[in-house]
Amino acid sequence: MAKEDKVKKVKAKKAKKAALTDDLSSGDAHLNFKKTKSTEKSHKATNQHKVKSPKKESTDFEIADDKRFKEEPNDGDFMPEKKGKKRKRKLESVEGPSTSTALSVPKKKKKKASQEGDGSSGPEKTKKKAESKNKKVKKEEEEHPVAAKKKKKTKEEIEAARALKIKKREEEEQQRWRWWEEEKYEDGVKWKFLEHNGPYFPPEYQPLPDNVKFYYDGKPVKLSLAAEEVALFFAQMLDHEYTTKDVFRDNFFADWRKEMTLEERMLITDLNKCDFGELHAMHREKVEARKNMSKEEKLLIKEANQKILEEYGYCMLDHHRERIGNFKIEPPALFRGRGEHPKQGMLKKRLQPEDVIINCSRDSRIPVPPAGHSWKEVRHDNTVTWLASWTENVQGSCKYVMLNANSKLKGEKDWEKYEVARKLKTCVDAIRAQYLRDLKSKQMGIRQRAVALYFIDKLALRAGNEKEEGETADTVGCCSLRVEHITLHDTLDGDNCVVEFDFLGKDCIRYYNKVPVSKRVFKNLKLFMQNKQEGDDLFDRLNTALLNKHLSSLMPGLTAKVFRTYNASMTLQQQLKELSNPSDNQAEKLLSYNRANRAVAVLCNHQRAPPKTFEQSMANLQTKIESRKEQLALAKKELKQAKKEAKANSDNKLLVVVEKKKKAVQRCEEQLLRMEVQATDREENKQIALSTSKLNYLDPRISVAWCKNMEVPLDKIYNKTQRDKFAWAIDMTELDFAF
DNA sequence: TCAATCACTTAGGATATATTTG
DNA sequence: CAAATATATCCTAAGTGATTGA
Repeated sequence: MAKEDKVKKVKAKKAKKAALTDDLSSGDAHLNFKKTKSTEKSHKATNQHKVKSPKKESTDFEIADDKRFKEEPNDGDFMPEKKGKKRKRKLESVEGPSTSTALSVPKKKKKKASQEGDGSSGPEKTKKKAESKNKKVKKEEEEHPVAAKKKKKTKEEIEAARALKIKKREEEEQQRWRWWEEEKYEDGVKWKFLEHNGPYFPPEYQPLPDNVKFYYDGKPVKLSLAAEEVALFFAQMLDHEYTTKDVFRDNFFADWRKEMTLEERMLITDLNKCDFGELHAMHREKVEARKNMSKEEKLLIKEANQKILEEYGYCMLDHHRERIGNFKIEPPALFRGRGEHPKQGMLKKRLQPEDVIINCSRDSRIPVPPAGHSWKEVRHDNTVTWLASWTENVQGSCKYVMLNANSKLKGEKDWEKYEVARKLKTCVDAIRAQYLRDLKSKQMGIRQRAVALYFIDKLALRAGNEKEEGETADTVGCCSLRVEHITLHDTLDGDNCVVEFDFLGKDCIRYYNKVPVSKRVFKNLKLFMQNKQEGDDLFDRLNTALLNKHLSSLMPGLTAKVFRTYNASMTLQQQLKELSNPSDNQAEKLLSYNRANRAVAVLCNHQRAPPKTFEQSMANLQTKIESRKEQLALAKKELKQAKKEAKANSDNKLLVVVEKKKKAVQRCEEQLLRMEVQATDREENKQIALSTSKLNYLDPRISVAWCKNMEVPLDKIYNKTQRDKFAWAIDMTELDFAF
């Protein structure tokens, strides 16, 4: 659906022609931010969910110490700025009277400060923690024999298996590196020792069997190995929509021809005359055969993969064995950019060890390159976290081999991220007050900054870095919004001052939303749009660097993305409080959790393509519900009948029958209810992806504390991977944690 | 002095695996 | 037991934001 509303290709490069003669009549009534904010959050016009809008925040923090926010941003020196961004930057860097204190705190130190002295972290927790864990172990040991005794043989086995699993889990837990209890390295050092085996390279290309032929213009052509490999890439994708797109086809064809020999290039000049049918069929057969493999074959493959994982999937980092995230070198393929990507279909080339830079300790076993090869470089930089890197040929960007999310390096960073967001909580009121004031600034740049910040805070928009034109799909974030991305409505659906957003954001996911805003914001937007045309930047005096510079002066570590984290986690916390009830049963609690999670996903616009089978499976469920309803009706009727009979002659047997029927009705009702809940849950989730927010925006400690308070087992909320990733939070979070 | 580069987080789709259902 | 469905994992693209170097 995102595709339909193609944003028009605008090549008229950011011609900044703002005629900026804003006259500052400061007449608007002062707005109450809180009131506006909380209720309007996340009203997507497209998908209306049952989720209640987030509750009003009770953010009553008083920022006592901070004079900065009290000062009126007194820039009498306003002058219309006519030129482009560069000029503006200069002007504004002269500006602020107030940045020094905040900025003088060196960044690296701040991290420590933010993590210490916080109620829920710190080493004192350690002992308590260990105790409680021991208790847990004991308990489980006690419970299991009892449970096993009760059941019969097969059940016994199941029990045994489960016990084993639990034991394994405990064992794992025992040897987990509890890095969060250790001192942190300072000044950008990421590790002291790093050893690994280098990345794993994909297998060489296997040429086609002789009976599978490529045809050009009806005639079989034996391709050179290189050309054949690339042809197969295309053939394999023939079922995909990509191969119908002109851009994809053209890019592919151009790059394919580069791989051809001279003769091949002479011969093959038209993609439409190429017949990949046999290659495609072969590929399909392979896929099919793979599916139909016997258990043994599958096991064999699994074991082989396991071996690769053992050898290449781990590294030693400061005496601990850590899992590597992406230890496999990306195999060659046709580039699949998202949306209308100008480079889709280009050939992503096969990498050689000669392309790869290795990073590891000087005193470690240096990884051995594949036979007959050598590394591009081996370096020993312990201020970065990557183990290997290479430059990818399609976009020219760097790619890295890094650790898994459950590693110390990633976990620590994640923790830090949430601590920064929590810190924002203590000054968000002041910051909001300031940007509301800045809405009236005499300087255009400051006004634009204020409006952008208003969007970022209220709507959780991304910062919106500039992108190089023609290199990527045309997507935008807040600072890069163009005038065609918003429409202003004086009134709409009974609301005043409504801004209609319609643009493609990250990954070409459409953002569509109608948002009532304050009068002053509305007026400013009108002003920003004056004398501009399609293709012009809405915020022509603003970019992310400027915005972030300002933010970091308000609070060390503050950047635009922190607002997303902050608002996401706050929303979860509020929603959980609002929706869940300790007296609910577990299913209801989980539904509440999912809804709270969903509110965040809606806020952050985390979408997914509706599953291909969605309509079908929904219909199936619906028919199941219908038939269950009939069953219920029948059961009820029978119950009535039985009752009647029982009344007529009070036979004990008949009473038993009545009870039975009653039970049947009850069971039926429960099942029906469950299915109906499932149906709504699924419907609400149709195009919403919960996982992204869960993984990246929601402070896990909120969820952990909620589970503890609600007595919901944590694994109902987090699967194994997620529990590993959030081990630090699971370990340190107490019942009373508040974000 | 800012565009390019670098390092790292965030993102959705594809694919594999597990579970449920018929 | 197979098919359908749900869930987990893999994969790599696409962002953010700090730093760098021409």
